[in-house]
Amino acid sequence: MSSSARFLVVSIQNRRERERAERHQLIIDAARELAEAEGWDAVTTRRLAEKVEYSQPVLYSHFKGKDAIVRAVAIQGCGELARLLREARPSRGESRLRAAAEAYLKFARERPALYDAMFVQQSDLPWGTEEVPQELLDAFGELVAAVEPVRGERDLEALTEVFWSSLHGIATLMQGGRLRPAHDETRLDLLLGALSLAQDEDRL
Amino acid sequence: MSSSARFLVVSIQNRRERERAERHQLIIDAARELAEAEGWDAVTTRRLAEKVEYSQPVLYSHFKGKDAIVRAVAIQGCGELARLLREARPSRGESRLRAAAEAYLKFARERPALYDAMFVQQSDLPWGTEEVPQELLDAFGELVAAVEPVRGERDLEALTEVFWSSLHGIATLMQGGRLRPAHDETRLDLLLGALSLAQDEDRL
DNA sequence: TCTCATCGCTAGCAGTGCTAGAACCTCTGG
DNA sequence: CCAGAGGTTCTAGCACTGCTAGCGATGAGA
Repeated sequence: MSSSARFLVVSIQNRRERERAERHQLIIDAARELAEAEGWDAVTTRRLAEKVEYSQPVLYSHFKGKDAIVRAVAIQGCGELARLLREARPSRGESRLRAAAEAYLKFARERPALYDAMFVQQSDLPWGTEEVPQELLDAFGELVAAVEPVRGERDLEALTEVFWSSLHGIATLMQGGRLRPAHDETRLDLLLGALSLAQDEDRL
Repeated sequence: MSSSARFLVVSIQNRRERERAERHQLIIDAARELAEAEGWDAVTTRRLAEKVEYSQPVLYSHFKGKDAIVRAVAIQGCGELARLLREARPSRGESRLRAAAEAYLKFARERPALYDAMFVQQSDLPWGTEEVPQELLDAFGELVAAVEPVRGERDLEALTEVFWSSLHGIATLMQGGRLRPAHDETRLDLLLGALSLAQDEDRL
């Protein structure tokens, strides 16, 4: 085989890999769009295959199963949440904690299906012993940074977990219609006031 | 028809209704047991029918569909949670808030499937405009009572919503393995300390 | 041009929630 | 005591789900 032919083979392989990667992302995007438009119940392998204009088995050549597709959507969602939290700079007079809380709740409110895949559906995303995706660590890191200014003497990680849990609880209970919309503002004020240090009580 | 015959008819009807009610409860119990033993995925109409020793259509003569069965389990779960919260009296030196929080989290930890049906699966249980089941109101009422001692000047309902949301967030994120078990105690201490009034800072 | 491997497709499986209509059983009126 | 009415339960099936075996076409290499 000539040298140029060898390069040709390599470049053809490259093109194939590239096309494959594009289709991979196409599937993830289609799943997310379908879920956001009609809910995860509407995301069946048949409808998804139709949307990406391939047959069902193609999905299984990219992902081990439907769960793996949802997981991929969730991981990219974590990346997006991390970005939003990073860009959520407090406006004048506003605490960083509040800016983060508002950005988090806004994300959960505006992208309920995506939020569901990330934190509600127990798709045993690898949190525990196995490798936690970087996107998730990034998002948690942003929350840590937002909590840091009010930590005082308290354990930073545990305090961030409390902050996150509270936001998550509010987000999911709101989504389920369990909380009264009339209390939205008061609730956030109460939470932020409680988590902030006592000497910051003239708050936010 | 004689008078005694009329009474006989009535008593037969009563017996039938009683048996029907028993079977109704039998289905609910079987669904809960199956879910608690193997998770809600294992609760299929076929397996449930097999467990109660009737055919599938019988289920549909009692409930509109599978969702209605889950809802019935959830409502009875709310009743149980309300009872546990009511009975959760603080031991000496412990705040009522802490006793309630611990009882709530214990329930979520020990009965994850039941908790799931109650607060995670969006079975559009009638919370909003429609009639909220009394069991749920009772449970929320217990939380309100636990929060009342620390309300200070704050809105009691909104503060209870924050308390509930935080507990719910901790419960669900823990269940999903998102929080570090090592922080369990610290987390609860931080939450209770934050929600309690500043002057109670020498806390709990 | 022929061979072969890779790829995507058709068709199908087992299982899901749910339901129409047959089968059965009990009670009633003659 | 018996025929039939009424209600109840079951059998069998539909349309759908996630998933996969195995065939057929397409394109690369000799």
